[in-house]
Amino acid sequence: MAFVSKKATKRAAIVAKLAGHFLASGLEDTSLRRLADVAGTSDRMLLYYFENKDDLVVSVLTHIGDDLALVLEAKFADEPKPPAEVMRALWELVKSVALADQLRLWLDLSSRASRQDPLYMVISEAMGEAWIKRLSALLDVPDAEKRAMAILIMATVDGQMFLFPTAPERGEIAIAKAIELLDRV
Amino acid sequence: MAFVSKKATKRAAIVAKLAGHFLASGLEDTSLRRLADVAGTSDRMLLYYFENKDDLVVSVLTHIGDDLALVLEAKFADEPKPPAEVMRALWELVKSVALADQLRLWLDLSSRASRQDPLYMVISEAMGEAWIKRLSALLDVPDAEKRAMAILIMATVDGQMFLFPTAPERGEIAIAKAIELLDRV
DNA sequence: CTAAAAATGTAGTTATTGCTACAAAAACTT
DNA sequence: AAGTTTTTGTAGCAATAACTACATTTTTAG
Repeated sequence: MAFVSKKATKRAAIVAKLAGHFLASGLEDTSLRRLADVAGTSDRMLLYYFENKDDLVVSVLTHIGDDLALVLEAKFADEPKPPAEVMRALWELVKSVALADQLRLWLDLSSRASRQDPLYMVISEAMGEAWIKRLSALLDVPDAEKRAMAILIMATVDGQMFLFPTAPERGEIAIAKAIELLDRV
Repeated sequence: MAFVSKKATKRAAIVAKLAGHFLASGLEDTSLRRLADVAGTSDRMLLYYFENKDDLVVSVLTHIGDDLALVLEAKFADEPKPPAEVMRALWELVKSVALADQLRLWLDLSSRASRQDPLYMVISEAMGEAWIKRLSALLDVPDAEKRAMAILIMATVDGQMFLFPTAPERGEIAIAKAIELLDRV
């Protein structure tokens, strides 16, 4: 126990407890008092374990990001597949509750990042690149085209959240069309 | 002058002045005092001309939406074109400053709407449907496929903002790929 | 066991928020 | 001109925000 300070342990515990709340509520309704409530502690304590609110938020968000990586790893760890297949799989995932929450949160991040908030620029950039890399690796296309194809698939799928934030599955017909187009290649 | 009350005129003037600020700053940095400053009046006056803040915000946002319609009308009013062409044109538009601002704002709306905020659900829903209708009309494809294709094109293009909120043009390769795919049809 | 250090509670500060009470000025009506 | 209505300024309220001062308890170390 010489290398894992008690403080670090407590931090981790708090972060884990808050992750769910951030996924459910996004970046609003995240006052220190509210978060303290969710984590079963006090605002005073949150600021004892974390430098300030930004520190706390970043910790929770990166934790969520890492978690996502694991989920994808488990779901996707296969040999490369053709684009149409990958899109189909991603669309299924995005419609699942777990990933829908992730996407909603990412939407929040993008919105903040687009306003040049440096904190969220870094986080959303990292999240985006992680996804692109992951999807690229899954695509059975020439190396030179992997990145473009990955972005294309993600934009199309995630874009449904942009267009239909309250019921992304309304974009079903568009995704079907996209898969059909990809299938012809 | 019997039908246009002074109050209505003043409201319109305020809304027009605030539109630019909303486009530039989104839905944050919009305290009544800040907005009053931008509009060259006082918070007291804003609440005199508008019922409450929501009323003011909705007014400004719908004004912006209507404005957008005009811009598109002017830029797009042509005969139907094949999907690849439409996507190319839309991508060009989205990269222009005017429309980039609009999209950024829409991203904010989507983010709020995805959290079930009824105010923003209504607005973003309306904006989305307006766009879909507009694009549908421009597409030279069978009627039954218009909507799906319009959504597909928009999601792909707007999705770049989602994935690369700080520099959407990073998605250039993906759009090129999409156009290439559409061209083969 | 005692002293230092870590952990936590209580209570506040300062700033900002949307909104309001009240009164004075300006404009309009007759 | 007198009275009514519309418009505007001044000042403030009550709620919430992040964060802090200070005291106290709990844990750890020697």
